[in-house]
Amino acid sequence: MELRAVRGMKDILPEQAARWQRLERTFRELVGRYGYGEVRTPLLEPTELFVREIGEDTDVVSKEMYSFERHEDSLTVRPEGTASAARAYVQHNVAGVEPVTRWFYIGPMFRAERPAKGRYRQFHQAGCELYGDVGPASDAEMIGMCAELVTALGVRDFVIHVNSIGSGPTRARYRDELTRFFEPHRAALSEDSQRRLATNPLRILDSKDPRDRELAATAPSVVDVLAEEDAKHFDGLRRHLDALAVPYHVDPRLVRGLDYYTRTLFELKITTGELGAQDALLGGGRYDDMIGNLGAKRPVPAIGFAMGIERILEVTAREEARIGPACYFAPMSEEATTRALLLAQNLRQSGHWCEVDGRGLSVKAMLRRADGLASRLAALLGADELATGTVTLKDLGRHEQERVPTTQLAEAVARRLAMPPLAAEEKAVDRG
RNA sequence: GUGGGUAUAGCUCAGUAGGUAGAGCACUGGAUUGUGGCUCCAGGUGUCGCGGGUUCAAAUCCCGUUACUCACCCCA
Repeated sequence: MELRAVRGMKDILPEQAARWQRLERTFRELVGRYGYGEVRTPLLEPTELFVREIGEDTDVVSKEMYSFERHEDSLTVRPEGTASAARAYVQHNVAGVEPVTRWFYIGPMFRAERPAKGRYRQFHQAGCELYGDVGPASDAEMIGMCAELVTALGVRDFVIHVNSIGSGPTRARYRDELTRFFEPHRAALSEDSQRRLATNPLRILDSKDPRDRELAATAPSVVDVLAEEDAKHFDGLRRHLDALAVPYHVDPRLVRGLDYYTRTLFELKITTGELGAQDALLGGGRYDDMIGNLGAKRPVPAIGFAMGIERILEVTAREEARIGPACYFAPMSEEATTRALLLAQNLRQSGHWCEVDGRGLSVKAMLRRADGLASRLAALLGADELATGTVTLKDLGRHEQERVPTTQLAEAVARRLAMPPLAAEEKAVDRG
């Protein structure tokens, strides 16, 4: 096999695709109840959009983007959804039409990273963006919605970390303060953190290296340097979360790798360890400066999050009740196959999932297939049935069968489907 | 980008005193001349990742290479 999917990108075959569809349906329904409407933006954006909003010195922009030149333009396959949505929001002057806007998106994102468990080069996110509300009530609502969301998707063991890094000026000041704090101890830091000192000193705070942790523990905390308004915002967030009974954990060391965040940051992590280092199922935060940066007539506060679909699917139950066809046709001759094709076509008009076995195999083999597909019914068509204009309708779920005239097949199928199948234990007894 | 592990049937994997390959699952047939799930019997499938080297002989030893995977970095 010489041609295969490119590194870090996966095929999703029908069996898995069904799980994806269920997840997406749950997501759409749930966020829809909060008023979120879908936005679909292009996969390609001007490279400049991500450089400016995510930040030139971030890992995502400096080494993970799929960018290329086309004529005079530098284009990039989107590495995340927030910047694209914000661009569309500004481009269409949505702020001039309505004061508050709630958008969601679902789709593939691309980052040229080394693949690992829960991390791929093409991965998929479902996310929400809320524009026009400074919070903190909307922040709390969104975080509460995230908890509800992952619970609805079947995630059990998780914890939500929240933090505030202050508004723009506060954040810049804190960053400088951290640099001044760590600089004298440069030699004691890990190699990675020595590099972070120049690129993103906030990152040193959540380093896993024991050398860094010791120093980080004594570093000034963000909460101590928050401006009064920022502190008030964060207090308000916590009060609302408490009132909503959303379980959360204040984590002053929570920082995120994208430059656009202001004030509220949050991350929802799985606590079972099954995703290794990639334990964040979902992450987000407030980005009050982005809309203004993009040239909007006036700044608009915003907050959003993105959920990693692969990661959710990785940690939620794989085994779900299989749904099979309503009726599986097992014809025993060429003539019977022709008849079966026609009968199945009619039955589908009534909305039933039907399949015809045209392989010309034994009845046993065809029934085995029907069972393998978890089909509720099987329609046997042999010489007898053809001669009498009937089919033998076998109820695989109830171990019963009957002869029905082809003219009454639809009614018989509907009647059978309305009857409950035998429970598993009854089947086991029956088998004995 | 750095470091580790793995690569044998469609899938999950066995297979070292080097002697050109096995099991389970799945699939097909039969026991039941037209009846599923359990059971029993039978059957097919492999460039042993790729390239080179050592050897009478390599899935097995050596070198290289590619892919996958895990960890770090970072993030969903």
